Amino acid sequence: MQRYRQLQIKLTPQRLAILSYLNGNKTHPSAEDIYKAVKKQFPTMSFATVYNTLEALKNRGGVMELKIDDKRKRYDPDSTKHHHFICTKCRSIVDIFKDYKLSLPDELKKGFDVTGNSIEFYGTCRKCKKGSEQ
Amino acid sequence: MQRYRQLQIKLTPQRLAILSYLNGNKTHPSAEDIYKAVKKQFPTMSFATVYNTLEALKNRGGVMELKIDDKRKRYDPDSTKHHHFICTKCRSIVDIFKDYKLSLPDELKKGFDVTGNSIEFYGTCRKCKKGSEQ
DNA sequence: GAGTTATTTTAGAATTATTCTCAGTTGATA
DNA sequence: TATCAACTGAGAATAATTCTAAAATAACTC
Ligand SMILES: [Mn+2]
Ligand SMILES: [Mn+2]
Ligand SMILES: [Zn+2]
Ligand SMILES: [Zn+2]
Repeated sequence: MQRYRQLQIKLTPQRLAILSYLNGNKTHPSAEDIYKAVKKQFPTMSFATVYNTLEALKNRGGVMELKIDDKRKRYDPDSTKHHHFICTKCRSIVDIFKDYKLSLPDELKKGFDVTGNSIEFYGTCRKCKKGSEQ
Repeated sequence: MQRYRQLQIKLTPQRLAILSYLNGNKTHPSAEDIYKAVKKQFPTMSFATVYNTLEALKNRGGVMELKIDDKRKRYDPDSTKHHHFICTKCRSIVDIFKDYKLSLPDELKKGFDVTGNSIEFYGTCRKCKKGSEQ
């Protein structure tokens, strides 16, 4: 809990609740998911607080913003390098920990300064596969 | 021009203008980019027509929807398999044609049905690199 | 512990991208 | 040339996110 102190943000009860919800969370929740979960403990919690906190965390590397879902942003408290599998049916997002060491040949990167990459694998998750079977 | 006929959509002047704007376009435009460009020829063009046409094209593989930009959807008339480089400063998106043959080990994909993948390379484009130099 | 203050919270309004509505129009087919 | 399902377009509706500003408070100082 006290490792949140290193984030250099004012530790309010609302923020601690958000951090606690995010800690170890592998569901890649949306802002609304977070809002709903934390509102149970803090009925006065507002969306602005969720977004403000996510913004503060983002700036400090405490959370990553995923652009994977076309409807809403998703947040990932694990900011170590990894990739994702996305189920196109239920929108669930699953971590893929594997370093692919992708290199971009000079003739393709024409002067770009490449600082990173991320891979998205698409398909159907096990649950949705089962569900669609006859 | 007549190859648009194979798309099986009613060919209206508005749609032809959109198709002509998209044809060979490598800028990965947003709906607004398309709207603004086509409105020059069709002052009565509406956003609904742009979105309707993009939806029809999407369903027929005539255009791909990119979730790369966190502000708005981007559209790619090239639906052949390729990846992208995204400049985090100016948001420009550049095609990367290279087949990386990414395989997902069984122990990682746990029953998923993986149908495809896409890679995003991040960094600074040549123009933005120059611009930020002293 | 009390005082100070910059930061944060919150309800609600504002913004923005996208989707919807529906009345009028039109491309495609026969 | 007549028919009609599909399309257009102005504007309204929706939904995610951001903004506003007044009240509250964490953290720092004494
Ligand atoms: Mn993840
Ligand atoms: Mn492309
Ligand atoms: Zn699924
Ligand atoms: Zn750039």
